Amino acid sequence: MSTAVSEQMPEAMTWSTENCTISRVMEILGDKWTFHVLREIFVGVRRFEDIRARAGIPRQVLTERLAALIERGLIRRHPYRLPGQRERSEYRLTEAGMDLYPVLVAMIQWGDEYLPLAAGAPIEPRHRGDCGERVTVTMHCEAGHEPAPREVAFRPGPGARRR
Amino acid sequence: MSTAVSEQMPEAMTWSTENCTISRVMEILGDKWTFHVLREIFVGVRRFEDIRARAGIPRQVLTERLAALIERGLIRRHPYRLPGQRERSEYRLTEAGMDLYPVLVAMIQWGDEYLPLAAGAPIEPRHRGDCGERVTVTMHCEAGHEPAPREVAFRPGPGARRR
DNA sequence: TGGCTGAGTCTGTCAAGCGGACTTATCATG
DNA sequence: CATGATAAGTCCGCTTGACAGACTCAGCCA
Repeated sequence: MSTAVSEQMPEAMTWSTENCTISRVMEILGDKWTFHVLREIFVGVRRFEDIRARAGIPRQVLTERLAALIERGLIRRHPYRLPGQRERSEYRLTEAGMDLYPVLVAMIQWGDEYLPLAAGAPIEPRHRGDCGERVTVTMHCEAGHEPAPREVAFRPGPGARRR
Repeated sequence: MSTAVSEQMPEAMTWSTENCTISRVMEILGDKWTFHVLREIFVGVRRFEDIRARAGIPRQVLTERLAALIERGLIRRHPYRLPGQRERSEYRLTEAGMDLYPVLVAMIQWGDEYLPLAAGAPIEPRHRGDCGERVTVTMHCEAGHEPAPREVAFRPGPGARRR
């Protein structure tokens, strides 16, 4: 294929895309509702009916998404019983789920910059406890630099496959 | 509503969710294909047919997604003409699109940890140029700490609305 | 006993995704 | 000039998934 390009032939074209990490992550997170569900759980809303009502998700869809997130190991059921009530379920983040924090923070950071509200940020990631300061994510390389976006590039790693 | 909870009533329940930054970001990025499209453009694959074939997107969907991304200002058309060929279009990241780098890097980082491939990472963010080192994202607060996920919490910001 | 509530399940409708065929514009070749 | 190739779409019909609204079920409570 003579896919010549203005500057140079994109190296990426020679690598397979099937096993790309982003694809595999998006298989879990890449739909309209999953992030909404996670957001609710992240902010501490853990019960089916509360999540459904706040996020406006159809019941059936919520049932299905929670099941998928449990199966993928991002959340787990946590049965509990209040005095004088029957047992119910909460959904809580597992370690894997918790580790999505940087992703959510990065998204919020981007959203606050490019889709700002006049009133200011509706939600802020903060360091718990005494510190209480605002949390952001930054990119940095192993040499200690903090490259701007333009200075970063995706390269094939050891698991890349030729096409 | 007596939404008592094991530990305490989640404060988040008292805040509206409508204008949440994550929702607004997900309106742009939150579907099965958009991230795949962005990934291709990020790695340097910029032409309709190349994107379509590599990501396996139905043509119609790709047309629609590219238009949406352009309208949202994440990418722009870049007409060009190779000698002896007619004019074609490439799709390139705008500044806003570029600034999604931390989001993508965070996702890759998570995926490589929780959905690892035996062969290793298929794609690696790296500092361009001489440095060439691997790039990661980290969370840190304004006081300079690097809180673990468990030490971060989402709090309502100035733009939060009561329900 | 009947009612309330949380957490679903069932059902029919409608929009979206999908694969495959068709279209259009431009260049290259014979 | 006619023919063919190619990039970037459109068009079409089928199927899948989202959706709203009604129904179910279990346990507590009056």
